[in-house]
Amino acid sequence: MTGLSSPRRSGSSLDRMLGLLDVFTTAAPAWSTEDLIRYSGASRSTLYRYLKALQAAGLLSPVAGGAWMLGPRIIELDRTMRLCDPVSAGGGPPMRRLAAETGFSGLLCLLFSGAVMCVDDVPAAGAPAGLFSRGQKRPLFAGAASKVILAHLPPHRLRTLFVKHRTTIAAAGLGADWDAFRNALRLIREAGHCVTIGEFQPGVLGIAAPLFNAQGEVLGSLGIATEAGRVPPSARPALAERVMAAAREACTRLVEEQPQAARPARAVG
Amino acid sequence: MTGLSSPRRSGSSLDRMLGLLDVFTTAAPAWSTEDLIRYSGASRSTLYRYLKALQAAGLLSPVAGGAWMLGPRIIELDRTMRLCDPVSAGGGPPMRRLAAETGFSGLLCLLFSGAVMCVDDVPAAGAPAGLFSRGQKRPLFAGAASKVILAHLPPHRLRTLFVKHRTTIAAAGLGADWDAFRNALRLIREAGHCVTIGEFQPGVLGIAAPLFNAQGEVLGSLGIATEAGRVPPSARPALAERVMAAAREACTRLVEEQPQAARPARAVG
DNA sequence: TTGGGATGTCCAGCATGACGGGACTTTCTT
DNA sequence: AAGAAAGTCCCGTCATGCTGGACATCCCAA
Repeated sequence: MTGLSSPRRSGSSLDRMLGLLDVFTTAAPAWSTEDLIRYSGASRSTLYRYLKALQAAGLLSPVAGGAWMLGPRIIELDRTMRLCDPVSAGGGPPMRRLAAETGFSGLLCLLFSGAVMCVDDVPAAGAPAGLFSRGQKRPLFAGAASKVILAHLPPHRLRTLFVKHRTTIAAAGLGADWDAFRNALRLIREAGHCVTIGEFQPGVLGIAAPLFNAQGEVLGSLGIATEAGRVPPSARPALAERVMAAAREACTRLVEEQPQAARPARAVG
Repeated sequence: MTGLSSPRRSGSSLDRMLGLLDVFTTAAPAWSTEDLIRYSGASRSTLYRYLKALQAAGLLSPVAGGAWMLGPRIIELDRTMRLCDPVSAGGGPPMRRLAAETGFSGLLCLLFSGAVMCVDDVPAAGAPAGLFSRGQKRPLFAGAASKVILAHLPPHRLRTLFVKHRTTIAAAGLGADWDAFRNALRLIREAGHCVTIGEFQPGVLGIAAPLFNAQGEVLGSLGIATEAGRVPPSARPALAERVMAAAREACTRLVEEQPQAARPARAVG
């Protein structure tokens, strides 16, 4: 601790302003101006300037008691993303049908530059609410939905990812050296799907297949999830086939609609 | 059109950076760096600085072809809002039941400082997809869902709103002077609901009732919508009763859960 | 309605850090 | 592996973001 005279002040003013958004969480959805000043370490004037800019953009909104909460523009931007997203549009119907037919939870994930995100889901009847849901971030190296995406990234990206995350990759059982890593991914690629148990949520079995655009680039994945005990090993291959079939249908649909937005993430990791 | 009157260099750097988000729309979901430079009028260095800050915050994400799209943080923040929002949590189930029982579309609106937003909806079978949906902004002075909220704002807010928007208010048929305005709202308040036809979408009839927190402050509204022809005037009072009953149930639920986030917007308008 | 406290805005001088042009590096494509 | 595209770094300059305090406005309770 260097004393509380110049606390956090890291990054540019742009970063500091955007950093304010990070304090708004489900645990603490509303912040008083005073607490924000204390937290940010900025002066009163400066903080008000940030708040004004964020309010003008609609990212924050004033609520009773001199407090602030996340603003309407976020919901609006999310809608824009939903309407543009070929994975949601093309994958939704097959995913819903797959979930209905199998009785398991369905989920649709999208690869971004910095994260794999769940963008749509069908919770199975009786599954804990909010187990998966739109807006949940997922690790790149764990869980079927992420691994099956990873396996289809172009080689030069995998190279960069490997040198940057080699310990994480080894810990995830994807190989301790480059050859083992490449090989593990090749196996997933050849299978056309990925099955994992308890990697993202304990005791949960996941099966996922990749989603491609017209150029054959991975955009995301379509999968199902359930308690591992409900699917005996013997039943898994047939289930994987159904997931892959749904994913193929999703690809067909997604290529037809919204081609201009079917762009894969770049600079992944 | 005044030609190239794009918003060049207005406001602070904070405003200019956040203004970049506005160009990402359903019509133009992906922008190349070059186009963003041209559009914003900033220098290459400056624009890259903005992009870097927005990317670090996750609001923008790089995609193939040197382009940018809206980023994963938006979906994540939307999820935070959804999970915190007492109106969605408390109003969802009654709204869904009401929609199922009546066969009409259901919608749930939330009042923000700068806007009334639809935060949840059930499209009726056969209704045009996306007629209403989460993330759609609505005018404050038109449509049952908005008007019924307006009617329950505290007097001093109405005063400010009236002087600021008197022409809009008069055009919306809510009264040309302060007394007429107060009176129009009092009638809505006494009825406990509001019925409108074709104010937000042509030919669409809407019925909405207000949602309050434990302190009796308006947070939003719960309503239904359908083609006006499907509901003869004689059937409307009974329907309004059902909407109000659903809204009452929503209030009960909403007061029980998430009390810390049940704060009304302030500085409305 | 009226007051008083809380909440938010405005101001002006100072110094920081945002700006812009260009060189350099990394990443992507072929 | 090479060429092209995309993104980063650097640094001198000066616009503008920062600060503290005075002022205005809003909001709640009598």
